[in-house]
Amino acid sequence: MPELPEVETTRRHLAPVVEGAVITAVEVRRDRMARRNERPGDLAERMMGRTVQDLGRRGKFLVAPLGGGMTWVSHLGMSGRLSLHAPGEPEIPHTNVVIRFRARPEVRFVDPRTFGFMAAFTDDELAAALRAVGPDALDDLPTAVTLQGALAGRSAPIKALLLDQRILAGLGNIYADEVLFRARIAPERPAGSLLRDEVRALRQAIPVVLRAGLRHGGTSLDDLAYLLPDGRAGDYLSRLSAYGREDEPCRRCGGIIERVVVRGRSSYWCRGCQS
DNA sequence: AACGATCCCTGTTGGC
DNA sequence: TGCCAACAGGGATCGT
Repeated sequence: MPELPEVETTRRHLAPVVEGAVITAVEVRRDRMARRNERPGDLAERMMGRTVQDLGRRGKFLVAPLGGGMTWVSHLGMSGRLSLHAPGEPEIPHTNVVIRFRARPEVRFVDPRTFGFMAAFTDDELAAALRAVGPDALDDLPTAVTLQGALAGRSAPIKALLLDQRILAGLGNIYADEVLFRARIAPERPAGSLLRDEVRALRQAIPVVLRAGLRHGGTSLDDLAYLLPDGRAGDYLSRLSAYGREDEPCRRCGGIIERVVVRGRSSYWCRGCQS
């Protein structure tokens, strides 16, 4: 699934091509992908002719100012991929949006499950869209004190709050499990029950896990899920300690990794070394 | 306000 | 072997 490391890998791949590029065409093949704009046609209308000033990222959102108070925003959802192609190159199925530029490769948004989206937002709309997006888990990681404040008094399981993008933006189901494993905290622990040292360990684990994912080009689960923009699979999967390892031995204590459903999401953890 | 459940969507998987 | 229900999940939305 595209989480922060996968989105950042995508950003780094696209940035040199799209930055400074003039948009000459926006083709929305599947209206649902443009649902965050009022009308599907708004996306093309608002992007056409503008120049991409910069390709940034906040959490799992790609954010590209286009000048003139307009910003191009992309989210990969759970099966979205952005890739670069020469115009005319054959398209693969579920190519839902294509952005063309003057004298540059085109960007294709392939997303079978359509949980992702592309939008063109005015400044006000952008502010509204990002209101529910907290500080970036890598570039703007809150201090342990700030984090503890956000968790204080909360009865929800810590896993649920790690997935809450308002508190911290960028973690998804896989990296949240990996962070909890590294910090030795059980996913179902009530967030407010974490001791100061546990919050510190949690805070410390976040960049370690995210940077490891980034180094390996992200996590590719299968053919459907995330691939690098050049089509290769990221190899972080083989290095996961918890996620997807039900009934397999814990790499740290040799115990058995268990699966539990937290807030409707699979969570993997080791009872032997996480509490 | 906080929390949990439900829904969206489709390719893959597992059970019968 | 073939079919179909179940499953995967980020985020919006809704009910409690």
